[in-house]
Amino acid sequence: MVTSQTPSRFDVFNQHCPTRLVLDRLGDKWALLILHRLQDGPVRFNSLRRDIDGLSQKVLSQVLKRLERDGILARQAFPTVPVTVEYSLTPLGRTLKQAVSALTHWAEENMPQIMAAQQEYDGRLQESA
Amino acid sequence: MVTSQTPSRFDVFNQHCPTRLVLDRLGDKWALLILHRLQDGPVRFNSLRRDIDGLSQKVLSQVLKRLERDGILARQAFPTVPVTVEYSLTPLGRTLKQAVSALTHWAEENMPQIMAAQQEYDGRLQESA
DNA sequence: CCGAATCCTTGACGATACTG
DNA sequence: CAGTATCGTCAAGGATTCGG
Repeated sequence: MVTSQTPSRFDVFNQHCPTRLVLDRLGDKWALLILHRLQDGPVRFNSLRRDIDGLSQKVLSQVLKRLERDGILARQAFPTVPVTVEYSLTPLGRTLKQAVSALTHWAEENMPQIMAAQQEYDGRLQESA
Repeated sequence: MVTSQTPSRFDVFNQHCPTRLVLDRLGDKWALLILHRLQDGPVRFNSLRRDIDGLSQKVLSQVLKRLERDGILARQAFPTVPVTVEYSLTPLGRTLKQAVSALTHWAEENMPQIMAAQQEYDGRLQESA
């Protein structure tokens, strides 16, 4: 098995666009949820799995491995009887979390405006029907 | 044709998590590229299509329509002989663009660290093989 | 020129089963 | 407990065609 990493969904833009860098790491369904869940300290594998509803072990381990490879989070295994593994944010991961917070803020503040815009947009569709 | 909008890729979290709100709008391949392309003024449909390599008309019109519905960008059609359509950022869209810039900044500053982390990670894989 | 409609491929994700 | 391996599903997106 060759350990070639996910070529991600991009071909051309990956290297050129820094925004892509972020999106390719956080754009999936779960990465942000995981980051959010880790911000208050280390969390174990199955704890994450339980807390995030609908997330399968397969995908969880995939995302964790990718984020660990990127240096965004750290994995520590304890040689207890059944193995214990904790995941935590690295300093790099914490700065990322902060940057994401800016967007979260935007979303919270502008959610109403977006809803309103949608209402109006759908309304205009009605009258032209 | 029912005008039900994309239920997006989420079931549970959509309403609860504001981060989702952003990601569901910008998480696809192209939205960010389009936003970036529009920041300096109105751009025409085919101009966007040409400038963003690999983007099909179908997907372009989909994304444009969605962003227009969200009030992030505006569409203006001129009744010229072959129709002319311009897309531009709304005020709301501009604030979003600013918020995104925070992430872009993070990416630019930390790209080297990520690359380094990947190198080290892959290196550790080698020696354990 | 600006799209909408259709078909098809691909890859992300879920479910399940199995290992250390 | 913490994963890996395999399979099937499903929707995003590319290619193409047609309409206003």
